[in-house]
Amino acid sequence: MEPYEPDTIERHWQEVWERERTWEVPNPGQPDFDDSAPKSYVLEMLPYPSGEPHIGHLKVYSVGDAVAHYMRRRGYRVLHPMGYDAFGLPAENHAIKTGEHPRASTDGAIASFARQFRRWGISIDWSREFGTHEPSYYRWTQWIFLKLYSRGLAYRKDAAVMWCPKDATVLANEQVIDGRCERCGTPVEARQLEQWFFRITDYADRLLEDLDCIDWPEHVKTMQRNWIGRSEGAEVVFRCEEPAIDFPVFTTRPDTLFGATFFVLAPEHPEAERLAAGTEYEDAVRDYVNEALRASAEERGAEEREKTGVPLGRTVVNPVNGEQIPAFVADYVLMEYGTGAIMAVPAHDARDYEFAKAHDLPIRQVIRQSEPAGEDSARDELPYMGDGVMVDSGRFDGRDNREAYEEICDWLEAERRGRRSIHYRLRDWLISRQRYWGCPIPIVYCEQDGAVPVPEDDLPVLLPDVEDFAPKGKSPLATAEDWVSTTCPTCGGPARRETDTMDTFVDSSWYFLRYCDARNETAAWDRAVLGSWMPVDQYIGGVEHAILHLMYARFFTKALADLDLLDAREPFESLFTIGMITRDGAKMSKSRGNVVDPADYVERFGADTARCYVLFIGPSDQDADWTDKGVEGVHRFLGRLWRLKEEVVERTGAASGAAPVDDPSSDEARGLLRKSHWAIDKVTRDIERGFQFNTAIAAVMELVNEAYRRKAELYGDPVGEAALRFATATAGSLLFPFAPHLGAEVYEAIAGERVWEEPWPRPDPAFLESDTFTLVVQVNGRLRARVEASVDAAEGELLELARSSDAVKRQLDGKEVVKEIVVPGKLVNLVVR
RNA sequence: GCGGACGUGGCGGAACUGGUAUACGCGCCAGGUUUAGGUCCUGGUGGGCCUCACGGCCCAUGGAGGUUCGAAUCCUCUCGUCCGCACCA
Repeated sequence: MEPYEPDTIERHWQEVWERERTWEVPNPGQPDFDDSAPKSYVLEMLPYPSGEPHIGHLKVYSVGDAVAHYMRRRGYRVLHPMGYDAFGLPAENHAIKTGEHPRASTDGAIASFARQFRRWGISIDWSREFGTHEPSYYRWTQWIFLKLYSRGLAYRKDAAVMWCPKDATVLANEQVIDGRCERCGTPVEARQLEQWFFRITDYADRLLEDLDCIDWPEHVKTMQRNWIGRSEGAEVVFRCEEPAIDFPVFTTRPDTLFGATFFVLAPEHPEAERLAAGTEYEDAVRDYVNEALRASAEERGAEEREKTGVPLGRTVVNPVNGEQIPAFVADYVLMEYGTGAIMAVPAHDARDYEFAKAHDLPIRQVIRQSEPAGEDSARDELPYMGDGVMVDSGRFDGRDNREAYEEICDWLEAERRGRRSIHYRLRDWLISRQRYWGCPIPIVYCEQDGAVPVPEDDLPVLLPDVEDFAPKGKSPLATAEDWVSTTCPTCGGPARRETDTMDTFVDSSWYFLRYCDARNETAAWDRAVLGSWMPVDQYIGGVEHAILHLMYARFFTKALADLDLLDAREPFESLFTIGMITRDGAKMSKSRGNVVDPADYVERFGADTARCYVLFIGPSDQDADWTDKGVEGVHRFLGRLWRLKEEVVERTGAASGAAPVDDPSSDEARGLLRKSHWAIDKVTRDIERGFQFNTAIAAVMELVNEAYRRKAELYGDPVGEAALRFATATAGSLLFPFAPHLGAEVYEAIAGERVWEEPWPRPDPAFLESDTFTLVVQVNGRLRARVEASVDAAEGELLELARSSDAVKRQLDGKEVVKEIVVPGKLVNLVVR
């Protein structure tokens, strides 16, 4: 008997798959295209190539590969591609430190990743592989930019932007976490710069609504909804008479307008200083504004911060009652949201309440929880944010606030003092980066014609080589004078190229489209080919991309559909998020020194063990803790299956088939066949029911254990041996999606066939059903006995059987049975008194 | 503060629509093969109590109530852990 040597068998099968290009799948119009088969696009999020793949990659691709294998054997033509998200900061920072060109380090990392993925035996169609840094890819990234530009969905604007002083680049809103740079943790600063944006806010409503029609985890949808942050309300104009300025404010509570007792501007509000000019507060306002602007976003966002602010020395008019209310500037009002000005209703808003208390301002309750019973009825505790009856609200007194809401809006619109309005938290997507290692923006600037798009035929705008990658507040590309200096496509005069590059999230917002037609040299994709694959049926990846990547990719898909370039409405029909693998309960990190390198385990135990273990450790969508003992356990199991196969081949012959047995002659054979069909059924259901690979693998373990226990009795009997062969081959077949090499090896050794060419097995119902079952007998809901009963026994018979058990008799002794519950096929419960 | 997820043996975790709690694996214990050990094979293993034994009884799914013939599962309250978002008007 040969020992289990994963290295040998894994290399053998990898060579077969490589040589025969087993996992390549043709597009429509290509040879061997099978249009009778339904399609399935199985995609894992593309890796960012840096160093070597880590344990998270092993988990994501093990899950994805299991899905891909399963779908293929269910008769689907499966697209399962791979590529690399190759532009970006880490490679550039590495270049700044070492001088090594980002292209060199990136290509090195890609080679490592490609080698590892092959060593893991992941079933990828390698003919579609690409990196987003290749001109043959980013040419089309630029083309998409131009398409968006042509629709006004890409635009340039001078804007206050978030700037990371350490990385010396602008950041997207989404990349600022608690006022700090997402990457390096440096507090961000505000800067005014000309920047490129994508108009994602045009799609806010559709991005929100269409969440209802995709099969994504609820928590991911919730995060996206919160991020879009739609709120309905009204914009109401508060007029200042001296100087004469109209201030629109956004409120979700126009029903509390009568309770507005003051008015507040954000320090960044362009009119703040002008308003205070000429009043006794002029200097105080200027000082306050300067102080607020200097304070970092982090300081301003700090929790439990006192509500500071200063008067502007002016009043504005509350349009509903003509009241003059005092105006303030205070930094608890944010310029980024709404209009940068608010009406303050201290009785019904916690923040306004705090400010009013701190500055001794009037608080007027205009909504009561219930109708006041009398003069001295208990007052509601303020601030009161709930609904109720309006008071002190002129002609609305006594009305329900929800009902009056609409009338107040109608009145505002009729009087032209405001209008219904919807605001979003979502901002347009800032895509300019003052960085080298990214996709150049295909725009040139001409004295005469301004910003001019590079003609499609001139794409790609190649990323030039430069000497110095270090950012200096403007893009390193600015130093490539030969490249920057060009001619205007419109007038032919001198022009200069845009030197910013695109955010790398742009690259990864459409890569799943390119896979469909990756070798197309004349177009980003052929629409018919794209239509034959899109949308992605199963997307798999980490939850850390729940907002950014997934929102951007959805936006691109919708925008490109509107440009009539594709037909999909959503890119990812179904999403599965992978839980993190921890070590000793903590996130793996170099500083903790608890990093598990998948390569070590693949070398020691083989890829099958490593892959099976990450699937067996627990439900794939949950976090799981890595233990070496657990890996050994899985390895032991694979060795057990290997030895079973060796022994069965030795004693019953090699590769002579593993036909199902339908008329077993012995109880031993029947028992093993029952277990085999049970396992087929269980594994199939576990995969179908939300990828429960941990219990699926456990079922194969049970099958192998059963074969071990019964095998001694089965040798010598032809039917018994056939049952044993079937069980062993079935174990290999069921394990194949998780441990493809061993699965293929075992199946071929017994059945003489290639398991991936075999359809996914179906359980034989004759072996799933049984003539008898274990009847559970309860007395007062407590388990008292188990008896074998015939499946077609009538209720009366079951009751009789239940009562005949000694243990039950003892329980019934001297008591009266007041109720009998019979669940056919399951249990009998006798209620006694 | 708001929103979401989750609490089950010594450990990772099972339990489909309320119906045998603890599958499978780790660990531990015992036996067997080989024997120097490991590997490998078989069996046992939630806690407590009674019994020479067969067997039996009681208690256990974070805690407290409730619904039900029957609750890990449903409801109410509560404690704890983790993850989002957070001065969003």
